[in-house]
Amino acid sequence: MAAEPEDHPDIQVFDEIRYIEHLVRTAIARKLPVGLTYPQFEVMNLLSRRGDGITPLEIARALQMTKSGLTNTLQRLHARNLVRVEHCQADGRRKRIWLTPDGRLAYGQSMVAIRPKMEDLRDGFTQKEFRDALPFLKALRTWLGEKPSVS
Amino acid sequence: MAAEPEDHPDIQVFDEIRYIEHLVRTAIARKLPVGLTYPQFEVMNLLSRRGDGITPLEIARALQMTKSGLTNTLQRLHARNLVRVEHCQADGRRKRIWLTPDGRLAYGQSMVAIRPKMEDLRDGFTQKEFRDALPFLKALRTWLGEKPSVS
DNA sequence: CAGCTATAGTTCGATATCGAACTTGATTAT
DNA sequence: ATAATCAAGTTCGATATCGAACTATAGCTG
Repeated sequence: MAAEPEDHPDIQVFDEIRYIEHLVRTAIARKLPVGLTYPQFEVMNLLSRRGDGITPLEIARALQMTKSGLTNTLQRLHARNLVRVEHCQADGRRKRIWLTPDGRLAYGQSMVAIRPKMEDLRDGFTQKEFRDALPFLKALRTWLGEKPSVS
Repeated sequence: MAAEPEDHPDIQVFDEIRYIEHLVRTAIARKLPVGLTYPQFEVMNLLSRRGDGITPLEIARALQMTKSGLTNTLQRLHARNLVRVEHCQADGRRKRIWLTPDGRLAYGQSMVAIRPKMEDLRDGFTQKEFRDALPFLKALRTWLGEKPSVS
């Protein structure tokens, strides 16, 4: 809900965080090329930024998705030929995921669509403001994340 | 994804926010009484905190849900007799939503289940830390929210 | 080596979420 | 007054998300 002054500061912080998360998600989702959803973009973003060839479990952990949720998303990306799936020969249980050329193209188009908004944001706020906000957010995330898991 | 040092501060901030939102959501969801889901709890939480008798549209706006998403949740809450729905006589298009006694009971049980974690949190961080984090978060949310909407 | 345990991924059913189209009731403009 | 427009809510189809149960492979232990 919208944070309101009568709330305790901690409640207000969580309300603002929930709101911001939602705004970012919808802002990005609405700019994506047709056919791409936000979670699909996130997976491709991870593959592009953190390197190809990682396993589904690594992706799920990095994106706070469940294994079953990621299976779903990867199947859709694969159906559109945006990722390639390889069986790991060293460990028969694992798979490794790569972006295909089509995948890189779609990712590039997504980034082009998102760029203007990101540039506006960097005009509206300084990098120092973001840097100054980080320690508390990291501490909060770490505290909340003691006993994490991926199903 | 997990924020990593090589990222720009703004990216890291959004990653941390996404992570925190997810941790809070799952932490609460796992403590709720059986049969209650996180969005159902959020609706009851709003009714309890901001007052009974508000309309579905007001709830949707406050919780960043779409109208159709809220219709779904309200139908489930109503099916379990946790909310009461009244047709607004002043405006035939609107409805007004109340918690039922069962709803208040379920909400109370949820809060009892969540309380220990909240108290731990208030031991781990000071209210000043939350207060100090608020101005930036509010500014960011406001900036992102220019041109908001509810479908 | 045989069996137990742990890990990686999938399947399934239930709920959530979104957007578009639709219905119905209010409001506005001429 | 009546037609056009707007506002509140629902329906529908598609995708997402979660947890539990399941399969298959790997690794460990006696």
